Amino acid sequence: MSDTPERPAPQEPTLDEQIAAYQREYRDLDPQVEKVVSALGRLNRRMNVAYGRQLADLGISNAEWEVLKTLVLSGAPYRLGPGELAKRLGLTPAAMTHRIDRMAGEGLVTRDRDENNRVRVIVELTDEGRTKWLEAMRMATDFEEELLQDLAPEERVALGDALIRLLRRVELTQPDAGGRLTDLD
Amino acid sequence: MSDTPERPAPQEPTLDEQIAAYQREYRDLDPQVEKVVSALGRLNRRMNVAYGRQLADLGISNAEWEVLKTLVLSGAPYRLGPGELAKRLGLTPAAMTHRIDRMAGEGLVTRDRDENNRVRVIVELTDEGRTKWLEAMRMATDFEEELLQDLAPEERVALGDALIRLLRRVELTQPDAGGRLTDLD
DNA sequence: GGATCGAACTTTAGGATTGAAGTCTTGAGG
DNA sequence: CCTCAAGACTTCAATCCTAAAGTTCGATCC
Repeated sequence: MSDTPERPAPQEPTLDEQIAAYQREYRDLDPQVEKVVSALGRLNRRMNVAYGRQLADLGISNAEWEVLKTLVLSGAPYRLGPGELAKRLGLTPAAMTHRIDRMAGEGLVTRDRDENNRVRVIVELTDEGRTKWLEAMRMATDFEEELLQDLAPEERVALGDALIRLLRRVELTQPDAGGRLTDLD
Repeated sequence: MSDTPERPAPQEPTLDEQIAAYQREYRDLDPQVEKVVSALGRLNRRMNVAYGRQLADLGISNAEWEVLKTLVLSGAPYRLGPGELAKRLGLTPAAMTHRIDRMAGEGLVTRDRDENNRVRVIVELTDEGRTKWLEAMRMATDFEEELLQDLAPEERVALGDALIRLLRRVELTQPDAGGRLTDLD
């Protein structure tokens, strides 16, 4: 015995299958709500995987891209301290130290002491870092445009509005409190 | 001198501010698209933080909750092998081994060799594990209901449909290929 | 002006995850 | 039977992150 027909690939069940399974185990579940929440979770996971792959092709990690984005968003001259970066990225300063080490080693940023206040450190984007950001940005926007291609302009607006209302609600309910990233999915 | 007014808290900029900053640095950016994508990312991050906090109050981690969910969704008798669990959770078998160790130590699951095929291992939900899952499930559904309270029923459906179309698109574009979770945000 | 408190990083120890190597059983041949 | 290959976990080394000490510099208070 022991055939174990070897299912083609267990994989994740369909969203509808998953919701049906939940309803079997937990009677008072609102399928509409669950659908939205599960779709959000899955979509995000898939998107992160997709970004990760494409960024890897450019030679940078998702984590590095976050840092590049944050520096660029801070505006010229693209400088921030490790502590500020950590706060904006939702990381501990310790983690920031290490990331900056690596990125400085790769030439994406420079790390120097602030001459006016030698306790502070200034992380600055290099030209190479800015170039990498630009490449990644092009890649990302292409991907995002492709992702939304099935939605008409007014659907996009409606979707954005709905998401922002959810965001506002969660910010209201969960007073942030620092905003450490805990886990995934 | 040296007032450093101590900004109330640097924090993340507003979504609109962030998009404006992007447009300054990258001319051909579609604000509508960016709004949707950024809102998705932020919403997910906030939600994970929120889940993490509430699960911590129950004494389990986000990671443990994922395992409990997967076992329950598999249906009675709530048994799966480590490899199968790893596949469904998008983890490596090595990581699964460790998680199961911990959860077995906490009494949430049992881990036994399969008597019919002694290479295999069977992870089974304990009553305590099932109870924890139920508590977490109640907590999660309450939170989710609260999250969506501002959306009328038909808006919820529309949102769910839009998300599913995006999900379908990303699954089509990104053939999964195993589905390892790469990074966060 | 020196001691002290506080701010901004860095270092250290520990947990989690990945990829690769290792172990143990099952099943197919010879 | 014995050997050998494949499958299912587990163990090992390396990476990244968090939390909790350090370190170092600056500012305030006698």
